Amino acid sequence: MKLNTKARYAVMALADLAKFDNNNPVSLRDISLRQGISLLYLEQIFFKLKNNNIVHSVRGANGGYILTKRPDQIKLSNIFSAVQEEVKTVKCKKESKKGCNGKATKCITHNLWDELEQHIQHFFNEKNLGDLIKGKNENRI
Amino acid sequence: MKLNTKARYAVMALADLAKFDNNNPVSLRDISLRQGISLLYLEQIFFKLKNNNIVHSVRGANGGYILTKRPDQIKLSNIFSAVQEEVKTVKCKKESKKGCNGKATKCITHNLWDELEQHIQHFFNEKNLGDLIKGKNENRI
DNA sequence: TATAAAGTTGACTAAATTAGTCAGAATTGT
DNA sequence: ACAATTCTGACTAATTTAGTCAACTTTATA
Repeated sequence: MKLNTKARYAVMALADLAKFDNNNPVSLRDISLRQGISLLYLEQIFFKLKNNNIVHSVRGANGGYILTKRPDQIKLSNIFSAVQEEVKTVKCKKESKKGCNGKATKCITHNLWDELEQHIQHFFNEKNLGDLIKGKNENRI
Repeated sequence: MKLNTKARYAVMALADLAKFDNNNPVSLRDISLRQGISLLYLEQIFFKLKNNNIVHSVRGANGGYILTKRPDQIKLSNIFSAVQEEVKTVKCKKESKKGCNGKATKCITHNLWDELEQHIQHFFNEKNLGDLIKGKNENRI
């Protein structure tokens, strides 16, 4: 049960963006320096975030990225789906008619994995970017 | 965010064991056939489950495995730790003194990942094997 | 006592995924 | 002009996953 770096970095970078945004675009270079994430990797991540309308870009010198909405209106689940981070517990859902592993009935643990997925999804739906930057006074990078 | 097959199979196999146990050892061959999990892979998994005292073994013909405790006393978290499935959201915990990524302060999202881990751990601590086999009347494999 | 069923255990491996890097183009402020 | 910045597909090394293989030991039972 592991969160991949793409999703983690996306949240870190957007929290940074939300925190340092003064209505001016924030460059990936700055985010890269502050968060210690490779610039080239950030480019990949923001490409997806842009296409999924989480941020919009300003090209050219002094350019960068700006959040499309207020931080408290951007759920973590929005960010995760943008970078294709899925909560996957079991593969037997797609061939739904046939049940699990091609068998006629559902496997014993089928409901369990469903519950687990929902449990995690719930967490991501309840948290938003705004929650992360509330404690601006706490001296965090 | 993905659950690996080792952990998933371990839970499936133990649920099967709990369900078909009549105080007799259950062979991996039977579990393999019922659950559609490779016998050789099950051997690997049960090797760990045995060493972590989740099951004990009866060798020889008519042998197999038996749960060491009642199903309702075996938490999913016990099973997961036995097969070394960890809930990992972030790596910056080990070098705890230095903070995240070797920086002096904690990263913005540090608390978030902690909460996420706890949220998931909580699920695994609350569920036990007994919960999975309650609906024996539901015709599941 | 021969045999078959079953667990024991370390070593190995193909495939997939992850976590990036590289390269070069396009855009825009100064 | 040129420097800063985004844009985007292609590529890759390392790691992890999801197993398989092989050879062994133990024990029930015919």
